[in-house]
Amino acid sequence: MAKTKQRIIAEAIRILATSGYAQFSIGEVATALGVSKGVIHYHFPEKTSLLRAIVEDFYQRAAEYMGAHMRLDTSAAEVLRSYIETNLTFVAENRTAAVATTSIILNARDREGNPIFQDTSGDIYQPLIEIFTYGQQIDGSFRKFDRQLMATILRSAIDTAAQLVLHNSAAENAALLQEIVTTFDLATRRNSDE
Amino acid sequence: MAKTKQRIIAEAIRILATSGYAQFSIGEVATALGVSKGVIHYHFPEKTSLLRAIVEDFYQRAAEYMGAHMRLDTSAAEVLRSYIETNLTFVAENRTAAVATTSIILNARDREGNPIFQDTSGDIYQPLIEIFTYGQQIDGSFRKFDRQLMATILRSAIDTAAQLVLHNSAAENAALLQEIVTTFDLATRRNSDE
Amino acid sequence: MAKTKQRIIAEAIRILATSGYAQFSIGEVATALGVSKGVIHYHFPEKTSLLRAIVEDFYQRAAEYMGAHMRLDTSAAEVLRSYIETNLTFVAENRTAAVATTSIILNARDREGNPIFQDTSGDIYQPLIEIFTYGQQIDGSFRKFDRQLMATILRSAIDTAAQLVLHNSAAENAALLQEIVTTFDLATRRNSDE
Amino acid sequence: MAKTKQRIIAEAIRILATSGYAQFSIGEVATALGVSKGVIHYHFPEKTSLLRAIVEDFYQRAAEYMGAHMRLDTSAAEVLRSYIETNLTFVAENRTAAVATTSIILNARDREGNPIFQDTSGDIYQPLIEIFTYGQQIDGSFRKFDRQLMATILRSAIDTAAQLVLHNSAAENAALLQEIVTTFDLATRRNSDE
DNA sequence: AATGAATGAGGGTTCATTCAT
DNA sequence: GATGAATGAACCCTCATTCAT
Repeated sequence: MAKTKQRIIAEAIRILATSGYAQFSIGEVATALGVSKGVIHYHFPEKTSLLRAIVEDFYQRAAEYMGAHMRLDTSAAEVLRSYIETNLTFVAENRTAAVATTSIILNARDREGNPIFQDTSGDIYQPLIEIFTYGQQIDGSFRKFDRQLMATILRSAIDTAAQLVLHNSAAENAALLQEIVTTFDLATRRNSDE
Repeated sequence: MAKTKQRIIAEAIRILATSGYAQFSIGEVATALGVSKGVIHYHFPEKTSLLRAIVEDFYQRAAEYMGAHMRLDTSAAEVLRSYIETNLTFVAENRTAAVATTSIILNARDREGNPIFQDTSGDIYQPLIEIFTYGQQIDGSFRKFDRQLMATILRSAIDTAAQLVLHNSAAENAALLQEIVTTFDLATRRNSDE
Repeated sequence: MAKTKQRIIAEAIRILATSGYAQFSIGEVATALGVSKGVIHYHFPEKTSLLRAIVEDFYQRAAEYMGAHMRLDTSAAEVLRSYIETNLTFVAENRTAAVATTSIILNARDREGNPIFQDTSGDIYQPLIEIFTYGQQIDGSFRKFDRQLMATILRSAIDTAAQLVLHNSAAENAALLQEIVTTFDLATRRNSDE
Repeated sequence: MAKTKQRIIAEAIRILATSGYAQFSIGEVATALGVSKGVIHYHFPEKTSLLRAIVEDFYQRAAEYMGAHMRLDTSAAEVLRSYIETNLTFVAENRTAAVATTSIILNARDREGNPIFQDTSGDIYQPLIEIFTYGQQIDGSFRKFDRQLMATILRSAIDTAAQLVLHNSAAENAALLQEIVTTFDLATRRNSDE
């Protein structure tokens, strides 16, 4: 059974979200699980492996969730709205993992000081860019804007909302979600009189 | 002369922006400056003092810059535009300090794991909220929206832009600035036919 | 095997007795044992833990020795004599540990400057006070005197003797022991013509 | 004026008595006096010089006090009593200095780990030994005992009493004094029927 | 799979001491 | 006499990693 591996990941996420990246240590995970440090290294030979597992686990589950819940059979504006809603819902339901993943991505560096998990490929922005392209070029939902830039701004808003979501009630989160949806709807849609 | 103190702050900012918070160490600053570790502790008895000096220095200079350059004698929508422009200009001209400050705020914790520099008062959002209030209640520039929430989203967009700005040419940054201004102009302004 | 732990304690005692509390360092213990500093911290996470182990080890062995060797089935005066003899014999046979323990108790402080190992309960004086009480109230061996005070003076004499014992020959120590026994016999016993 | 020098000594004594030898630092003295560390080093080029000044100051004042207050024109037993009384009175009136001096003597070592201020000459014991010699050989006040040993025990009792005296009321100290006097009177005097 | 022991590098901090002003 | 700046060594402690069992 690879049960231990999952327990390690879960505990590491919890500690990362609680204590922050700089304070995060293998030893703390081991202690919290009541096992020896060696166990962690058995499953994750290097600290980076564990961090990578957390990040990949989060993105994989996010992708699965998006695939399962996002509405695609409609206008670009509606798809965008669904993207934001689904995204924020997932984050709200996976708050600690989201926080942990963010802190890893922002902080993890190799020995030379270069970010390890920063997305240089722009893969995260791909779905958004596709939606924008469709809305601008095919169904005319959207006005003209720099797609890469808008994708970046939107993602940062979503990620920031993830932090807020941590301390909010369910009702507050619903309001938050609506406000963000509206904001980016207004910011992107074609002006009626154009 | 308090020259060394300023050199320490400058070097610490450079290293923080380059290597990230978790890798940042007093020793690295000392080595980079060609002085002994003791010197750093002479000027900043604890690591936290140095971090605090960086953060406060940045915010003070930001406030001065804003005070000197922001236009206030016009409509709320224009003031908002000026706020974003001035803000991003300052960040663009102080990129490393901005990145360093952000990484400190996100990562610095005390021994119990609680964030040290996170703004709990909401002071950073105050100017934006005032602009929003004016635009919503006095001159009618803005539509109805949650001011606190919009302030949070806008600030996150600005801070994210700071990261982008680091790797951009001047021309790209100008475009970036315009796009953000337009986005939040659309997102906030009262619909013409309302 | 917990062999290393015992070797650390033994070496720490030797160094403490030789170099004194203020000069005592974890690093010196590690070097003397030919191991890395980390090993010490593995077995004793904080310096205080090591100091505590030394003190407790000494007191435990002292209590065992006293329990095994002290004569109790006789007059209070004889019991007192036996107490002093047994005590000094144990100290003579554990000279370095005695010196080390004393230096820890006198010098170890917490961050606020308060002594850590100083006995505030007065437990060390309890056996002596019981002997004195018996001799004063039951079998009449002793004259009237302040029991707590006499116990304190006697203990200080014994502890001081421990220091002397370090540099003496066996013969000298035997004489020393006899002199102390006689001194406190005279100081405590009931005057014949009373 | 050498006023500063005296202020440094006084403050150092206070800190030593409060915080203990191991925690004692030049910097703390400077801070407490509101001067720079350099000042201390101007007056006492090495830390050891300051410690030496404290010890010598104490012993000199003690010698002066003893010379001024001790009764010498009587039997050895009476002189001994006077010695103890005068000694303890001085200590009671100079508690912090006594504690500071003791901690210096017990702890200060040179770089090789050898005690710096430990009295190897036995000078401290000289007055007592003279009293004992007189009482044993001239006026017959005292029984036979090892003079050096008795001097050592008596001094340790007096030094221990100094610690007690720190936390006592005046009345308690008077009782303490009487008890010690009586104890050593009984321990040393010739048995009436010998 | 898991443990316990050990390593070794590095980090923050303290502190006596030096020295130019 | 006094200050402030700087040094450099030592110290306690943390931690990722290795390895025999």
